[in-house]
Amino acid sequence: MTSAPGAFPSMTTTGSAHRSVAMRDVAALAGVSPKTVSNVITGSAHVSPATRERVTDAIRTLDYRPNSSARNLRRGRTGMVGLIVPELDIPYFAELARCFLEAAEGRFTLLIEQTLGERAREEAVLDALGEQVVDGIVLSPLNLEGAELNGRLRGMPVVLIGERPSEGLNDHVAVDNVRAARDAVEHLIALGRRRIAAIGVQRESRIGTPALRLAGYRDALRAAGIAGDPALECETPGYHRQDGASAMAALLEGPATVDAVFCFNDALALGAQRVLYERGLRVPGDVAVIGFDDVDEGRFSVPSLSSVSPDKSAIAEQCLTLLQRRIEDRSAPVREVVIDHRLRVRESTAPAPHGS
Amino acid sequence: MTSAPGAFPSMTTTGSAHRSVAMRDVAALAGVSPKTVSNVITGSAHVSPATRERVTDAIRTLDYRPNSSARNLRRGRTGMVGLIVPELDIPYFAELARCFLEAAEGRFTLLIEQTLGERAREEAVLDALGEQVVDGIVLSPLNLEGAELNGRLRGMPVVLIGERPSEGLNDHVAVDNVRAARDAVEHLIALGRRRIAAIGVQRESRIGTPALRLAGYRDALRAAGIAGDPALECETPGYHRQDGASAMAALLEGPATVDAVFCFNDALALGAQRVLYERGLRVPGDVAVIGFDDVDEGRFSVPSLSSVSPDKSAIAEQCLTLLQRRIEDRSAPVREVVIDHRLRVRESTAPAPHGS
DNA sequence: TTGAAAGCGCTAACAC
DNA sequence: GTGTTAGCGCTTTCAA
Repeated sequence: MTSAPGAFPSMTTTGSAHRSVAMRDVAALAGVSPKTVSNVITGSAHVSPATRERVTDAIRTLDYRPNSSARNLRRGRTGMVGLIVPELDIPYFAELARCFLEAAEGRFTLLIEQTLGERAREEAVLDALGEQVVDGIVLSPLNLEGAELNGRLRGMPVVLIGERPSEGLNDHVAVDNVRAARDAVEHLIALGRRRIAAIGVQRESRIGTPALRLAGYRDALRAAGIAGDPALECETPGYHRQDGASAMAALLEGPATVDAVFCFNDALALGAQRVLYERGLRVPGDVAVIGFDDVDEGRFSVPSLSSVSPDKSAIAEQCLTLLQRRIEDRSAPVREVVIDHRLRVRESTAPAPHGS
Repeated sequence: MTSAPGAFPSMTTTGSAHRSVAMRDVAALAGVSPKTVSNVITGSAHVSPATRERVTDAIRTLDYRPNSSARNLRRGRTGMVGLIVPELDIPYFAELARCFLEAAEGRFTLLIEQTLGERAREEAVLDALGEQVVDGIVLSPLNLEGAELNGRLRGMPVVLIGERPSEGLNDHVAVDNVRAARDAVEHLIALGRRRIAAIGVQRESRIGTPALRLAGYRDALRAAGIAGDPALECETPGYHRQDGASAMAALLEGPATVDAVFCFNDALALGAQRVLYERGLRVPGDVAVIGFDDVDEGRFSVPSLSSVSPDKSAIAEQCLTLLQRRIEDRSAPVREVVIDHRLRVRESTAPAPHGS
């Protein structure tokens, strides 16, 4: 639509002029001051209908687009927030990212970054976003915590997600991980299982999500009077399907017997199920499997996967609400929001061995 | 680290001052001009070691971070590029997004947006990014095409992905969709299948990916002397697992017989496999299934999913390279890059009914 | 090698 | 309701 003034809209001309139309050009054409153009665009002051029309006409004629760098510089805000997740191709984070993109619509522009679970990258991403490109950050931290994290952030507004609030320093949104893990394992126990493995343990992380889910797992066993067995607590380097498959294979090749597995996320669980299938073991007949996250994939897997289901849309919504508040008032009291979860029971823990 | 000048770096003070340190503050502390500080940071001119040291010391002392809005305004570029995909929770796009994030590292900051396949949102996203927030766009278009698309873009550099270049107007990166689809169907034919369905047809789209894959499907049938059957060409509203499941169910409930299915993406295929399982049909014994995209999920599904595998990292790499070139020279000749693909044969099309 | 001055395009503050 | 002025923080001339 880049066309000569007054011309009928024609095809885009290749190689358009380099200097773009600025507000002053619009003002000149409309015969008003830049301030008035600004008022029309932002709607921040009353403009007479006649003036408004002249301005909007000029905007259309010149095909004017405001320059967001200039606006951001002047306003001191960018309207962008960062969403920093470990890995975007872990289904949970992909689904979460979608929820965030939807929740951010009309409020923020979302900048998605991934840390790949590496500490160095986690630091690098925080440093990069620190250059006043975003007004705040939603962070799913894997390595940084507490005072160290806050040092890196240098006062940047942040909402933590999926981790226990380290010393109440930051706003925080998560499900009750201990309780949710306990719910999952109690469900397995109610099925009559006693040799219940946990896949996804990460001993490196003392305060993170894996530690909380492990705690919930142990709580449930203890409450049922089942002796814990270290051989059933399986560590994994990551949270991908392959990690679950490797852990399951190792478990089956070891001496311990297993009749159920609680996996710390669905990807691990689906990897585990694959290995059980390859070994000719039946799910849930021989081994019941439950995951965590309730990703879409688990509704269609064979067998379909039971899982702890956090309200992902609520997580996104709450995070952005908390972040907005924190951006507007950095001294607001630190808040912690607990997100509802529920258990989705599907075939992988169905009472009957092969029910649908 | 916001602390009094000269003070030893201390813990972050909560509620730091609002005005951030600017380059002039650093210059003042180092006893140089802002220009010299700028030179140190950008490395664009030679600075004497002594001066450089004084400046870097001052930067550290004040914990100075450059303001990217100001820099962008001055430079006329933002260093950001937009990646616009239909839906981030379709596994293919999640994996692709990860590849893009990795390929962009150190070159661009990536802004990911999704269109949800809706035309209005596709337009809205392009308009929003048009406000000079990104230097260019990688777009996976579903609705806009050709001259209409270019009108919306208003000269913004763009690389299209996954679609046939409409009239050679834009740079473009994709696998040879017709050929790849044909490869997949020929593989099914080589297995001895004759009643081969296609799932994922979208008649709305005449030039898009679905149309190309349909063309390849028909080519393969024709070349093998197999009569096409409109009843085997199944439309789906979207490209999620549920869409594949619904299409497969409809197919099985219809009068046509089926012994193989070519799905236009893996999510559709996994949905279809789920329904086949529920109906007690064996894959590949009764119905062979092949998908497109080679997502990680298909390596772990039961049965594992045969698929056409595009080189996703290469797609990301090529897109960003083309985009960079286009940003630097808007009148560069339009280029089209074809990405390699290969067939991954897994259990869902294994010759033996239940081989691993 | 470094400094001074100007200005990127916008909006906040204050006139009128 | 609208205009004028100034300046956000940086980098790019042009001089020294």
